Amino acid sequence: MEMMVQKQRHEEGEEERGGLCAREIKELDFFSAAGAGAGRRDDDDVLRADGISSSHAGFMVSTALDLLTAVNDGDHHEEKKGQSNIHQSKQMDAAATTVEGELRQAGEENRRLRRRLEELTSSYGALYHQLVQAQQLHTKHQQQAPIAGVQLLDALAAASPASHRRRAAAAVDGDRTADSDGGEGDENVSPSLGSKRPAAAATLTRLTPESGSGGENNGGGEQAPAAEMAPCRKARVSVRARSEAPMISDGCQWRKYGQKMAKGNPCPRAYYRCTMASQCPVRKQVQRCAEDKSILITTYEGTHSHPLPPAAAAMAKTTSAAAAMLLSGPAVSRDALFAAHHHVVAPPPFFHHPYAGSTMATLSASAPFPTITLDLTQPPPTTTTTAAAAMLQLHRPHAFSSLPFSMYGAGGGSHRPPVVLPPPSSVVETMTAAITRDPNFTTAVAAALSSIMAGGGAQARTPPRGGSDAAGDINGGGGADHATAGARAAAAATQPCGTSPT
DNA sequence: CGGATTTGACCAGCGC
DNA sequence: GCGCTGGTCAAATCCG
Repeated sequence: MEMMVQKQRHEEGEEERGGLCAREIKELDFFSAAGAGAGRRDDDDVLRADGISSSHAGFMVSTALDLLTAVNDGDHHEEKKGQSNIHQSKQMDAAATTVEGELRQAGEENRRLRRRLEELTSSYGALYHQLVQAQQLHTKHQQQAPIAGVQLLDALAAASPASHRRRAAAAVDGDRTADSDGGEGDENVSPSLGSKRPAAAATLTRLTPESGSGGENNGGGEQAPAAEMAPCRKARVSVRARSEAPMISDGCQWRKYGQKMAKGNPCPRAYYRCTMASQCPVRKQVQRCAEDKSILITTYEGTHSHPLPPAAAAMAKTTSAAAAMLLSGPAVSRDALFAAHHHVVAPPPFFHHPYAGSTMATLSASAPFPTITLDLTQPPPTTTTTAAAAMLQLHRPHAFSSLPFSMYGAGGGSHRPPVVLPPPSSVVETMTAAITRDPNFTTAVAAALSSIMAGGGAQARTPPRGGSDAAGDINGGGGADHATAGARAAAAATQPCGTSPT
């Protein structure tokens, strides 16, 4: 039945190709290096991109208003030519003084923000360094006691409350728990870890989607943390973005290897694997949201085993950071709680990431795999000020209901409101602002990301031909990075699950 | 003709 | 044990 439907859709698509082929499929290209400076990112760029520019704009507005006032005053005086030139001159001097003062203030504010940014950058660097060290330490431990280490990590990956309790204990007791848990880890080994096929299991030693990419592959030479971190858990990073495009372009090359109808979603789920290297284990799934078909959900899994182009590395770093946050579990949670309770502006590394532009990051361990969702679809909270433009929301998954994580308090069973952290990152602010202002979400996100990417002008890309099929709705994606594939996929057919054709 | 996509089949885990 | 579901494989097909 479904087959028939799909076939029909396909045929419809074929018919459409003649008349509606012009229909644009806007590929959400987060990383197109449209700008000459794409990929470049220095402090100045950061300043321009992450909201300081907007602050500056704010000053400009203010100044302009005053200037206007001054000028108006001047005009007014011109109309009354009877008044003395001396008086006029005095007023203009006063206005000029005011403007000067404000400019000075703006400059000071600018410097202050720069200092703040530098502090944050340096803080991030320190945290990152610690993270790497912890990672190395962990790796060392693993090499010394591989079995226990794996069992511990497997246990950590387990979704059962029991294993999460142990995980919490591990957070408290550190290595001791690792050793002691090793013996009893079997019963709680994550099903997802233990049961997968060898191929899938092979990816377990590296994790984080795209992320890993960050680590070893980032052609830019920037070391990404998540690549080596949390070596044994299989985390996923899901990105939700509103887009009419069949898929978001993330700078990598993908080949579609399967498609399935997932339960509870009329839209098919497409499976892609990275083709930038023959042995690259990275996979991703693309599916439209059942509730809102304009939302595209892309889930990354695995770590690239090859260098990535700068654009892809950027995404990789984002997912890497997100996954790192997810996989670092209790540690981050504690920090989150601490920050939330003490109003400490000490966001997890994720927020410092150039792609920390998601308006919401949701951690979920209730899924088969620990998954973090970067939600680019949710509007920011109604705040006009800086910090709360974006949030990290740590949801308490069902699986954690009895988890004594400190971030949830010691209460155990009772739900508490999610821990919401207002990141100071003005990068986030810039992105969020762009997203909310611009009705064209795709363009807005692209623009914001572009600005974050140091002046690069990302923009929505238009595949050669429009249209997509049942599968195709999400299909084109695989080929989105390949011109031919993209064209073919786009040409496939109708859009049962995509946004309604216009 | 080569490479990418499509799609039915197959496999494994999980719940009942 | 059986059925459902998610994920992957691989032959067939398509397209430049």
